[in-house]
Amino acid sequence: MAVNIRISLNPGLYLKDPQESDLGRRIIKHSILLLEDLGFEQFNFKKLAEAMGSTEASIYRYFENKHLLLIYLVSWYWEWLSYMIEIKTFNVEDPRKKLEIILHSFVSVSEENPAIDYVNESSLHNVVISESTKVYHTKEVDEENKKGFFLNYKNMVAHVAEVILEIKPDFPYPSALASNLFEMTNNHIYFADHLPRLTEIQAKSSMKQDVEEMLRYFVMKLLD
Amino acid sequence: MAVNIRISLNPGLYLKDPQESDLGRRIIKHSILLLEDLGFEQFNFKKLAEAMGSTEASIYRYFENKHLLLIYLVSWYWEWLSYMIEIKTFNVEDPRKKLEIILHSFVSVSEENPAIDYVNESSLHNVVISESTKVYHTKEVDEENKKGFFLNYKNMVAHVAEVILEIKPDFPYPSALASNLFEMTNNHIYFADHLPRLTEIQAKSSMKQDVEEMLRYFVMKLLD
DNA sequence: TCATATTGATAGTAATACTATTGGTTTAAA
DNA sequence: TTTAAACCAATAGTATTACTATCAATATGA
Repeated sequence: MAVNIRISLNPGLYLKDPQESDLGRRIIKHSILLLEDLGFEQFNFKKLAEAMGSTEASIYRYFENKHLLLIYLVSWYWEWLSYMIEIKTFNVEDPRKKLEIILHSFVSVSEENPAIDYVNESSLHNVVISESTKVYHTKEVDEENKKGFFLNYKNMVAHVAEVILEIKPDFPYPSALASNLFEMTNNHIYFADHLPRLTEIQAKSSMKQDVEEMLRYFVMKLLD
Repeated sequence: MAVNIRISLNPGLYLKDPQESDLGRRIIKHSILLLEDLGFEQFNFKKLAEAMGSTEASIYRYFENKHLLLIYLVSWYWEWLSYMIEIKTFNVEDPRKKLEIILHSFVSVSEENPAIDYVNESSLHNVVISESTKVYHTKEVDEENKKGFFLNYKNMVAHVAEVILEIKPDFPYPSALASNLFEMTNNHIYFADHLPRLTEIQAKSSMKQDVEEMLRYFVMKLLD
């Protein structure tokens, strides 16, 4: 069921479009798996080259450094999530129904929607959960924000904020709630696995449904 | 008004207690300022040594590496925040009043309570806002959690969760709400400054009051 | 088939993250 | 007052990381 849609990302993120060549697509594929495995700090281009049977120099022709590669992958997730939300809410009228679809997507989109054969969406979600806040918690954030590196995130939040306003037009914090729901999703999945005293969510098979239920509870209290 | 209370932190975080010597206290002082200035990625012990007029090797006698130093500083903040909350809520009966004090502390404790002369609390809060999630988003998180490196955070959250349950005994997510309120505080101060489309909070002089008001709004909706 | 682009292979540099050793100075104990 | 211990500065050195440069082989495409 792997259909090849194209995800369009800011060209400032790469030196050469990795979606355009076989080597580029292999970089995407293996960097996701290796980041999931090693974490961002232990990950480097030498190990990636080895893992995919290529060379460091070849990878540097696609990405300036591992930080920009991470932004590229996380932006991919943001954009792909936005796209899935768009499709799934396309003919839905009721904004409450739309928001439920959004919350379900935050939690589970990676498990239900194989989209591109060289991207393991489930692994990518794990990378987002563990590493994504590192993309904007740097000293270069303002500079990179000016270049539009975080547009995919901001647009996704803007869209969710609109749905929130459809539900409750006088809600004073639509964007803050939207970004918080997204961050909360990833945080509590992470906490359940690693710092369980920070959440009621437990690391068991129903974990993702439980997170979704919690998000719905928060939203219901805030928007009713 | 700088009184010298002692903050007690996990001895596994350091090789030699930095609070016990003049050099150690200068490491704490200057590492906060340099981290605020450079960010964690650009920060290293060589630059720190230069900034404080000492040597790299001397700093390594206190901390194994910059990651453990960061955990030390963030733990300091967590512990100091807990201590301030404890003092300020000591004789307060009404749990709603207690929670208001907690929210105010999340936002503004660093600006109102100079405690220790070699710690610039306001700079330390900036470091926490920009860098703190990096302390537990690593591949070593489980190992370090076992050693108790995040106890100060978990205990603080547990205390806030108790107050939440005093207000609403049947609230199903007290710990999740507590950790989320803390993370939200830091996130939205950061977003206001760097990614303003992700929040309604604006980077102006009343920013911190505005964040506090937002937290109170969320809490009110969730606990009423 | 000629020109161009792409990749692999190799080598090399500068910075980072440490470790080891020595020697001078302060402290504290005998 | 002497002596040992602890502490810190200074220096040097190593392994790894994060790149950059060059060149040759191969594939592509006009």
